[in-house]
Amino acid sequence: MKITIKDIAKALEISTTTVSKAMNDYSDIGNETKKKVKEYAEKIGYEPNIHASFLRTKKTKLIGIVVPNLNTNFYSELVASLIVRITKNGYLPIVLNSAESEQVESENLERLMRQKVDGIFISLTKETTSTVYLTKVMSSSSSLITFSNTSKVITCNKVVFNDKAIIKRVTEYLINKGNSKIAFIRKSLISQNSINQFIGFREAHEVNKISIDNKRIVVSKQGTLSEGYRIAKELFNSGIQIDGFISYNDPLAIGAMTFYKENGSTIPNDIRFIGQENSEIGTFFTPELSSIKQNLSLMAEKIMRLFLEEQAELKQKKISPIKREEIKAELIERASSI
Amino acid sequence: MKITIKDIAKALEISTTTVSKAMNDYSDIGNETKKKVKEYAEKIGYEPNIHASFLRTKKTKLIGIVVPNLNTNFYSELVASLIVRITKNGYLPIVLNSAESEQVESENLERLMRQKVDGIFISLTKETTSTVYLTKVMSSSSSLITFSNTSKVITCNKVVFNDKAIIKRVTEYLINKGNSKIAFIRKSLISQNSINQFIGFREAHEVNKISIDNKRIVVSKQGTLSEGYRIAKELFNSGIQIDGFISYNDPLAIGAMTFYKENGSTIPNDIRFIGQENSEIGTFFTPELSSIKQNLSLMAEKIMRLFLEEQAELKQKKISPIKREEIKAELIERASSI
DNA sequence: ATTGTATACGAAATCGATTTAGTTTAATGA
DNA sequence: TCATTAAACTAAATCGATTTCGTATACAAT
Repeated sequence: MKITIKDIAKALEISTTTVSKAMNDYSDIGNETKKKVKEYAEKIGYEPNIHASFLRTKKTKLIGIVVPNLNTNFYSELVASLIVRITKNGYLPIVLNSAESEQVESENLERLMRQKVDGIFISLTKETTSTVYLTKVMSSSSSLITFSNTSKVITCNKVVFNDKAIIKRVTEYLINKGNSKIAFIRKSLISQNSINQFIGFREAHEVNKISIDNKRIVVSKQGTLSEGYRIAKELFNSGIQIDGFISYNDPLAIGAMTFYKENGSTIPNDIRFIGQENSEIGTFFTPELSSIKQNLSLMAEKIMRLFLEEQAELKQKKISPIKREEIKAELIERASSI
Repeated sequence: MKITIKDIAKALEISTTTVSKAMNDYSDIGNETKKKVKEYAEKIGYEPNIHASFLRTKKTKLIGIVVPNLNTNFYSELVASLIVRITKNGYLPIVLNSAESEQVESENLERLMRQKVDGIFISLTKETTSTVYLTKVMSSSSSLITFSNTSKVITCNKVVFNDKAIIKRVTEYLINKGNSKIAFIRKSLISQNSINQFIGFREAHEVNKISIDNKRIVVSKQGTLSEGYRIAKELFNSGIQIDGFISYNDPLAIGAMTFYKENGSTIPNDIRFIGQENSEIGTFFTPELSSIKQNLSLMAEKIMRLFLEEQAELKQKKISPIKREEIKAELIERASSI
């Protein structure tokens, strides 16, 4: 048996209008009536039907999350963090995975718009170039927040890490230790995230008047241990010398480190290694891996806050300005780069 | 501007009833009219409003997924696999994470019931003992499918791995290689999943008339590399000898293997190791780790198929019988157990 | 006595579909 | 010829809320 406002209205001998207004704290309902209605609703376990109220309010209390690859530590942890905040605030998350495909990503956005979610939180795939779907979302009723990997071209709400600054800082950190042949393993040539990191890498070299050899810049799709190992092997076999190594995650760095260790390099003396994502695996190898730590929980927090602010402004019919938040990542220094 | 059936009705000079029926292929609408309506709907980009149709059909086209811990390889991959199938079939997934807390899990179920999702796919936390919320779901309008870690007590749709059989087989495999002091690292004492595995472990011993020393049975909450290392260290320091090692995931096995290697054991001669989940990390260590591989994609497929069958039966007002599917896991034999 | 003004409530329209219970028209059969 | 039936369509009710507009009452001000 489902309970509706009619049941409450009948029992309390008032109109459904009054019940609805009382539940939503309208000012033209007396305090006593409000109390009576709420208490009775609570007592009989009334829950408003979200789908019915959508017809008038246009609010679904649903938020879409779209990530490029759910099956990674980075995104599964970030999504988990988002889910907590979304549910705490009375919303429900529809989670979609783009599997690094721009095609799937655009389908996901269409699905979410069709569902009329109140908000869409999206991190773009590493191959996404078009912004037509993001623009569609912006002209729809769902408010859009892009995070982690966003697009430079589009003007919308963004929550990102300080990709350029942190990589610049970390690169200079290696340069200051005397390294000048630093390998840089990036995720993609297209994604803004990766581009920003590379700019940081380049600026650090420019500031210190060191030239970059493009042979030491490698794009890795998989980002796995064995891929790291393979990349190191290829650099080595091609006679490309390196004395530093920065990658976009930890497994790549560990894979590469393993190869160099096997081939007689001592670490960090011969080569310094720095990974990203600060995963457990990095602390388990010898030497322990230095890594860039991104505060995912903080990112989730900022995304949610931004969304809630926008909803509040929307309610007051304000036009909410576009916002951009940057979160500082930090280097966790360990034996692999000391 | 949103497009409704009214717009189509007006343009085609027919009633909204006809439009609705044409779109839903009612038999009392002529083929020509159906074609006209569908073509025009397509042309102007009409999408039926799900929330409005919910009021009559009671279908939301929403499926809830509840997992004990999204931030693991196992569940993030399984969820990703489920998402693909859910969206392919015109549904949308609401993903919730219980963070191994029975309390959070019950809240998640309540949220999903409030949202009136068409189905709930849930894997229980390792501490879940109560089935009251599952029973609530079963008497609600959402159809329930439990998977991976389910409950013995409740009678509902289940899709599980052959936990008992595979562990029995693997244990006997070690016993046949001459091992009789096998350590077994389990996730929990409560979860059905873990209990079944342990029963398999015990049966293998009973069949071969080997006694089990409880000191070699360890419960590990974290399931991390360092936890595996620590467990091995504690066994070693307590003077508890082992010649075999089976754990509920790969990091534990690798952590332990690392400790024993450091302390002079040769593997697999002195100790044979077998993990679970067949993750990449296992193939990167020396010796490579044997592991039990669960076909997550197949599990996702079976869950979805079970759900769709139940929906079809529901539509024909049949009462659908409770079903149980068991998926065979397999041992991937590598150097650590040869 | 009349007007004005809060305060508290309710009737009815509305959101966008689905579904019930007819109605119309044409074809068929006795 | 008249009743019957099938095919194709529609008016209106309905789902469960919200919201607009209006009304009744009490009280104060003029």
